[in-house]
Amino acid sequence: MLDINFIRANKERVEQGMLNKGEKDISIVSTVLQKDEEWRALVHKTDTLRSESNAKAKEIGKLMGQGKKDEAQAIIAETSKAKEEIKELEDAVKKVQDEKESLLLRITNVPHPSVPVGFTENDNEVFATWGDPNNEEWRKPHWEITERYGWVDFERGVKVTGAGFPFYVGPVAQLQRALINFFINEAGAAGYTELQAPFFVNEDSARGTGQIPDKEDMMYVIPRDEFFAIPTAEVPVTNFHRDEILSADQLPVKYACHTPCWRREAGSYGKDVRGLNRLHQFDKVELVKIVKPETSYDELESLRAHSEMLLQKLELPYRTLLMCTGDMGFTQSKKYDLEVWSPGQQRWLEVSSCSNFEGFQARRMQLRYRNEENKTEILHTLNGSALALPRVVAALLEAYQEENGKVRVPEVLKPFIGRDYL
RNA sequence: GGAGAGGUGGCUGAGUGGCUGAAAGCGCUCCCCUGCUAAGGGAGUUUACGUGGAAACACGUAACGAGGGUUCGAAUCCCUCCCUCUCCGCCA
Repeated sequence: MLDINFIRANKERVEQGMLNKGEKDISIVSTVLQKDEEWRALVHKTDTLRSESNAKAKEIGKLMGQGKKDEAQAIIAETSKAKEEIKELEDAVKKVQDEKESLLLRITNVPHPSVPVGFTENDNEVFATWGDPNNEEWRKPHWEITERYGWVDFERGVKVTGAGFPFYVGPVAQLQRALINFFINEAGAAGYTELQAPFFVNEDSARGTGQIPDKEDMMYVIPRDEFFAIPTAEVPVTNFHRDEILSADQLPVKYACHTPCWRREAGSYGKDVRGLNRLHQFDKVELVKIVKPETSYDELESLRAHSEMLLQKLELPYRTLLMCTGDMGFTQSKKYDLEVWSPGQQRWLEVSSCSNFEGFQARRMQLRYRNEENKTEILHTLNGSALALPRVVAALLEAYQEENGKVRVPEVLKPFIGRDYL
């Protein structure tokens, strides 16, 4: 959610931002400003009336105390009329405020000036590439490897739950556990505090990070208890400090959190969902930063660099994309995607997404800090995957396989696995 | 899941219809005093929104778990929900 005062002062910028993100209807910007005018007029009127009515109530109290019942009664007769008027105004204020707020929730975040304007994936900028793709003919896609050894059991996953919920068996289960440990350890070394979070969140949390109202169809719902299964650790971790005022010396706040992630992925099909490419449940280590506004773009760069470093240590070739305006989400102001090279499939797989939300999430969450002038100020939030597991596993199985079919263990994971081959 | 008790400011804790945005204490900030291992004195110390102002700030409104209701007036009375604690049940 944007600051209404910011929209008031930057109407054209907000509208252009929405157009650049591919929104067709920008009239809501004008409408929300109208509603805001209307709302402020109503609030002013209501406050004035309430002020008068409060003064009278006090007067009544005083007279009652002095035992002057008749005089009090006279004023009471007067006030009952004003009371109805206030009630009507309050209802009107509430109505306009709800309208204003729901419009406000539909206005996208404004892209940062450094973000390329464009509407398709072809407009994304290749920000960096690293490593030499090992593209030998004999390399097989990961699903052939896992099938040959029985390392991922999709069929039993279907039997037990449904498509997209596989079992990982033996060496691949062990590999995932090793990766999680490796990622968490690296985050710890970089100053992130490790957090274990709830896997279900309530509606307020889902709204805080922007899954509601924009993307609620992505989440699994537990209706009986009104919970959502988290689509990413971003949701519980960013909401950790919801409705709080942090002190400046706590900042920046940096958390690392490993959780499973659940996504309905309605409408996916074909090669996208083959093997480990796209699942309904997958594990991920997520990094979340809560920072002072003036530092958030530097923090985004270090976040991106951290995720890239993980792929470098795993010696997996990758590229980093700076996402164009139209390929960014509703809530982001700038976003990098990291894509690892899958030599068995001859395609890039997204394994990380590092985003700056500026104050867009923090404003919804009332997440603030006390600045140098002792005033409360909205913080900036960022998050990035470091990293998403199954696709790293997929790329790794394909990149580390040998012609005889054996799969080597990456150097940095040997301490966790204790042998040279899976 | 059943029964009971309770949710007030950074913390402890008063307050059962009006002068309470909230006593008192602790903590914190600033100032004063004092030459001695410390104490004393004074002032300040929630947040959001609105109006005015360049700003400092001033004024107004709202908030005592959340949402509704009663009343001229609610932290205080009524209803619903959420949460915490104690006992019982269940359980890793």
